[in-house]
Amino acid sequence: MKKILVVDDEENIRNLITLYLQKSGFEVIQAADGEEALALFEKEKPHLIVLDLMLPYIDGITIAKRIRNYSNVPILMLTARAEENDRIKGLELGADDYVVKPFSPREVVARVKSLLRRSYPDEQIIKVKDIKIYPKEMRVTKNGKEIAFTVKEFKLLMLLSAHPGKVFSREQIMDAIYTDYDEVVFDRTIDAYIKNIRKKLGDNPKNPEYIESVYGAGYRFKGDKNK
Amino acid sequence: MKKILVVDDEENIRNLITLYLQKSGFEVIQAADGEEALALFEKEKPHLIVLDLMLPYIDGITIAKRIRNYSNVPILMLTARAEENDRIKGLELGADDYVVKPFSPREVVARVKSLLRRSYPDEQIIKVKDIKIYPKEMRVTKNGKEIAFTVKEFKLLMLLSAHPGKVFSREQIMDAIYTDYDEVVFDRTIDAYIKNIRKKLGDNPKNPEYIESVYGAGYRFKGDKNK
DNA sequence: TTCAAATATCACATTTCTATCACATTTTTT
DNA sequence: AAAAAATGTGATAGAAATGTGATATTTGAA
Repeated sequence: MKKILVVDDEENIRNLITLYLQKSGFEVIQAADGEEALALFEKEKPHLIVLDLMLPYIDGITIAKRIRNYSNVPILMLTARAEENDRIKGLELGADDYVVKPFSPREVVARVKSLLRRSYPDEQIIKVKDIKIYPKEMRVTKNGKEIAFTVKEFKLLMLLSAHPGKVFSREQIMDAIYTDYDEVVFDRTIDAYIKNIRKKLGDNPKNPEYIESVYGAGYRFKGDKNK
Repeated sequence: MKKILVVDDEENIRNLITLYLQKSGFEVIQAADGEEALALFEKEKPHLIVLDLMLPYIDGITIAKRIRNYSNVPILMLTARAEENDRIKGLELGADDYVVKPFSPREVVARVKSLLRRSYPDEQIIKVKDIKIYPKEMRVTKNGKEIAFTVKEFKLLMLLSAHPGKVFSREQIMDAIYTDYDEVVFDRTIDAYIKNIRKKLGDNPKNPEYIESVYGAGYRFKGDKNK
């Protein structure tokens, strides 16, 4: 089942939301402030975050931005007044939503469900150009035609395609692909995987349609976050 | 690159962790006991501390608390058993994390990276005049049109543009661009990079729009810090 | 165990970048 | 104004990074 991180400094509100979410079958973890939230997020990797924007020490918007630096997890923001919307809009409000106080726990649960549905469609299919990636089924199609990928190739493709535009170093890629801590792999192995993936996608390194090489830095899935 | 202080009285463990961290591109300094750690911390100002809690003379928790008196540097604690967690919780575990022994060096490296990511969030997009710099994507656009930069050029442009108005000496620039320490580079190499960057940005040294030369001092990105 | 698929490495070709030089030009100093 | 010092810049050798087919090694299923 989906795991949800609830961040609110008021214990009563936190518990209330937690209770209702649990009743709906979610696994819930809690954080009382921003630092704790960031720590728990990294450790537990929840599927969604319910985030109060009024927090002590570090405010909620800042937390949201920091998380956005390395994750696209959907965030449901709890905001005190409508005026805050301007600041919320400063965020890339793609995968997010917000609820204005005072709210009923039921409303929060409803929004959570809606957000989850939106963010994790039965399979969170990644579509780029003419290829589609089906995470749950570990399948990739190009123009509707299936292409067979191995586990490692698939993970690598997932990583890059989920963050178009972002440059990943070989080391970052290794960290993401190899779950085992002690596994030490030669740098260039990544290149070999890239080669295989490109071959399967029919991509040409000289003029890539999907995966670009960034000399001296790593690889990057083609695409622009700033458009 | 990030500097990490490793504190452990056992030389073998210290060296093992150091080795793995260095392999991941970190600069590492070592301390064998608490006194040394505190001294080195003040002197070297590391970005993160890997701290064994079992230390001779002064124990690790005490060290951590002392450091917390005047710094929020993230600390990764190495703890012997789970029971110690109670004492760790006595600390404000905000920006910190811990690993329970026995641990693999890889796990330590992974935690270090995670902590650093949390503690030093990615730089924001830099916008100056008609150019935008995207650190994560290693991309530069001018009027929305992408311009290809090499790693060195990119780093140099990042450095200058992040501090408009500030003059950087060639030496300062070299320190920022070259991670490897024994790399000694000829002064004038910087000039050559400046030349390349200017060319790509369409900048004219005689009447620069972006990078000014400061005779006898270095280079400066045009602009004012106070606005 | 055996075998095939997946994974990891290697070696060599190719591409791209780096660092430097030499000479021109500009700025400062004398 | 001449000399000295600093900067601008095109060219380039060599270093470094990447592309890739072939090969070794591991894994997992039968």
